Amino acid sequence: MALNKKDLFDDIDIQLADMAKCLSHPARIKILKILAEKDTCICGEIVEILPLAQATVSQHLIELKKAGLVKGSIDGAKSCYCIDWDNFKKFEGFIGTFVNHINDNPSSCC
Amino acid sequence: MALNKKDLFDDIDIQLADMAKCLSHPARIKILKILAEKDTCICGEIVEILPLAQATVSQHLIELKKAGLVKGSIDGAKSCYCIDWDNFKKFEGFIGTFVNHINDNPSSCC
DNA sequence: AATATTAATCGTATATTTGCGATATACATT
DNA sequence: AATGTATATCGCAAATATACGATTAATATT
Repeated sequence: MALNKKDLFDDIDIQLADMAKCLSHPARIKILKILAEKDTCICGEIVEILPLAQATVSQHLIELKKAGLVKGSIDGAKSCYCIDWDNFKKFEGFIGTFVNHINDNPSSCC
Repeated sequence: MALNKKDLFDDIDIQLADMAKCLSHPARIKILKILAEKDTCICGEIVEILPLAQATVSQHLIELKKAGLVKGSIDGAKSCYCIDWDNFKKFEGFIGTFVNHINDNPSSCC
């Protein structure tokens, strides 16, 4: 894109866009659902469920981690992931604020 | 990416991911906010506010339209856009269902 | 110690997204 | 009719995302 213009926008819009981007792949949606359902959340189990190679799942997990929606800890040779509830609440707040903002003035001219 | 694997996921996850993708750029977040705030919503006004070229803004508007979050009508030589409230409500519902699903079992093993 | 298992990382190929100038189209104004 | 205005579309370049095989690193098992 020649130059990245995203930085020119408001911080609050950039943050929401980043969160949305994190949810913009069905694999990552699915991973979050799996983590919410399971009590143990070993990386290998997720790999078995998803129709993707191990390397690819690992990448998605790392993206979720970078975005803060997920946190992980090492358990021997295995990796354990789970939802970062503090940040998930933050995400909820962000989405909520945005939706309220939009709904604030429900006019339609077309 | 060799092959597109997104189709292999559940419909419901694909739909949510698509909606999230639509919000994954600050320009599109900003456009939605502008449309919610203004009563008239001529394309040219949006172009003036955003730090992007006319062609680029047009593309973002069309993406929002394809996703259903925005609808447009032609007003002479100008184009008028506004939020598609029916679909925005649907979007709210989708996000809400997802968030509830995740929150349903707030366990943490790590 | 040698081997197996687990998961991150590297390198690479391809697909998609972002961005814009130039052009085309369609209406408005003179 | 000729010119101006507004916006969509085309064509292209650059950036980013997606995907995976191969390798690496680190722990676990034999």
